[in-house]
Amino acid sequence: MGRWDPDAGGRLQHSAMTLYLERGYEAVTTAEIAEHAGLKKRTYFRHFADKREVLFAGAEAFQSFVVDAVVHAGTDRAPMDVVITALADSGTLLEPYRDYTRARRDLIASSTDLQERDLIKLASLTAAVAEALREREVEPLQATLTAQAGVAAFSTAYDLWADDDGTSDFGRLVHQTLDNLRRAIGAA
Amino acid sequence: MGRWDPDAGGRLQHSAMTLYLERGYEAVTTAEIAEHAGLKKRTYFRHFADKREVLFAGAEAFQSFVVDAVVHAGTDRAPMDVVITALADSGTLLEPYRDYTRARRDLIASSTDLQERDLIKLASLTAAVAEALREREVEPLQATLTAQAGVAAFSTAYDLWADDDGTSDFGRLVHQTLDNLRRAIGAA
DNA sequence: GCCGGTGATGACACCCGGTGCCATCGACAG
DNA sequence: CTGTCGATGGCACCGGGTGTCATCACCGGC
Repeated sequence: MGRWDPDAGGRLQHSAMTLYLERGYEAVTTAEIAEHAGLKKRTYFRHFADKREVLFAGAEAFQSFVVDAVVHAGTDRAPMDVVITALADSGTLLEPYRDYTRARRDLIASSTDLQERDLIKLASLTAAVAEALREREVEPLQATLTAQAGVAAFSTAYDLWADDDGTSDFGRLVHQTLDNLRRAIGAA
Repeated sequence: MGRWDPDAGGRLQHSAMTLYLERGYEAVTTAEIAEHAGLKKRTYFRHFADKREVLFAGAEAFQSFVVDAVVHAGTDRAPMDVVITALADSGTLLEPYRDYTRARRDLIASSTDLQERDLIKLASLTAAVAEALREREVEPLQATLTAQAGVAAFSTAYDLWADDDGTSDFGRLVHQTLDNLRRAIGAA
């Protein structure tokens, strides 16, 4: 893992995760992460915008996946159905990394800094989904609320999925959580 | 506003808001805020945990108000009704500061750092409301989802309220937004 | 009217996250 | 062999945030 070895970004991600899990997020410095990957602090910040971002590398691709699914869904489907199906199907991106997901989730729970970053990624996803709905001619306020409800169900399902014994299907969990949300909120 | 004048915390809040609005959040340093209030940087950090927190001073009292309303609501009322009424009634704390609220909202929108802090305050409110529901013997998952839906409606109504012409009633807006959320999510 | 305690503030040094700027290195084309 | 280009390093710097100790105003007891 010397200076000119390939995949510097990937090495940094792996080093960061390793050190964060070993000693806790706050106790690790960016210089140490870089050193562990055979690089320097200055180079770390060329690959990731800040100390937290290294844990959220996949967020952009994930969001694109969901937005694409919303944009390209059949025009006859109801907004909420489109959103929840897109989010449920995103499980295909998550399933292969179930164990990693769990460790990452616990790490995030251990630091308010990381929680803040996690929340703004969810907010970004919500805004992007709402925007995609508006492109489908959904009324703006309804688009916002549908996106919020969908992402709330997704987020709660995500936690349930990360916690359980590993036999559950993510997409199914998302749909069930939306049904629970419907019960919680009362009849339309 | 010398060294030993009273209400140092309040002076810091006022100085921060003034300077942030004048020059933008990122362009102001904590040392400048302290100086403007007749204090030193070290003292600023004895009153507020970090550069952002000075804009969220009322959050704790606000959350307590909402949680109390949930805890002390009549035992015969449905969870969602309890939550949305508590949030709608919180408007009495907001109404007197409508203009300030608007300026603060725009300021937060101008900085991702501030957005992150805003989101974690909302998440904290959501968690506290969910916990209050569980004390009312609401089933845990339903408590979480009810709190999420309620706070989502509150948050969206808050934006609508800050944007409009100043004649609308906050509580009414919160209830209407929940109705819209019900329409968005579909029948129970 | 002096005296000691207490809480708020200041002074100072320090660490770390983050950035601007320029030097340097390796690979690769010609 | 050489020139170019992208990735990396070196370095100085800024600002947020903290630990530690000194200093100040105030207040109660005597």
